[in-house]
Amino acid sequence: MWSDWQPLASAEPLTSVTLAETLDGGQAFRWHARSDGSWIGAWSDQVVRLRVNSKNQLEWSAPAARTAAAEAALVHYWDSTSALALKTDALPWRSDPHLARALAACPGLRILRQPFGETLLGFMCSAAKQIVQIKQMTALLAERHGRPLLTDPALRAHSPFLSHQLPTWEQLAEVPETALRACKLGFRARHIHHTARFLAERPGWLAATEALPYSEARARLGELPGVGPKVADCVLLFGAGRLEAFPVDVWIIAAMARHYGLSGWKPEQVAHFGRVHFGPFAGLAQQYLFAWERKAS
DNA sequence: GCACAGGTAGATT
DNA sequence: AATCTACCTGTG
Repeated sequence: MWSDWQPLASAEPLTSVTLAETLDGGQAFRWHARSDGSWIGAWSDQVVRLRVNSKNQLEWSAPAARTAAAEAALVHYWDSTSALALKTDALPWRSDPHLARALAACPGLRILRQPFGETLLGFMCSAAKQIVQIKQMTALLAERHGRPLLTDPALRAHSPFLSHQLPTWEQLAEVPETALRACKLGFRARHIHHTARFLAERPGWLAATEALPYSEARARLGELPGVGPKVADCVLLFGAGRLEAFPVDVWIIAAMARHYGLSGWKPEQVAHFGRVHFGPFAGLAQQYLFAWERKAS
């Protein structure tokens, strides 16, 4: 059974559009829309349902047996206590009309605080893939190589995608590359396999990397096979709360060319421009610009 | 049938 | 150092 719906303490108001963009806009890959307008998703060993009520409050519900733990985990995951609105307000929207427009289109958009290792796995799957397909890959990885998550059949009926947790890197190190390929990973299977072996030989490497200053952490993530500048920035932004990271993908390249006159700029040049122009919360700006650009096309 | 996708690595200028 | 390609595979 699920716990009753209740508002999340200290969460800022938002619309259902913003909720959808936050959960399914490319920063997380384990959220699924339900026909009643709510969302169900998982991270670590948590499963939670979310929805927006008529007063624009975020409401949550979790499996009844573990409600207290779920609430604490959700407060962290949602980054409820960090007053994201203040950071959004600190972006240079007053002097940047396009940014102002992107902010207005999706008020309350958040950067989630996902587990570092899971974020790394998700974005290693993301190379040249669309969100739907990345969700499919992570669902298969979880189902075949992760620990059981929703064991109660009545709960499991709510989402066929969340029967298991994502595998840990420790678990992935024991999975043959062929088995990874069977999860529709394609050429990404080789990278993930080698990264898992790399991490298995270096206990504590991932946690130590997460704790480093931004630029050092970014460089160190780049040592992993299959991790370049874009994936490293996504992992730091969405999996380590480093809001100064400014991931540059094809959408952001297009957005920055169109609205900031950066036609012909290389990804690393655009990333540098973004960090300088948008400041310490550049990654938050990136998420708004990304949402705008995807909607516009 | 075939181009293309929310990148990266390795080869080739 | 900058630029081009192959890499898997589902989708249109």
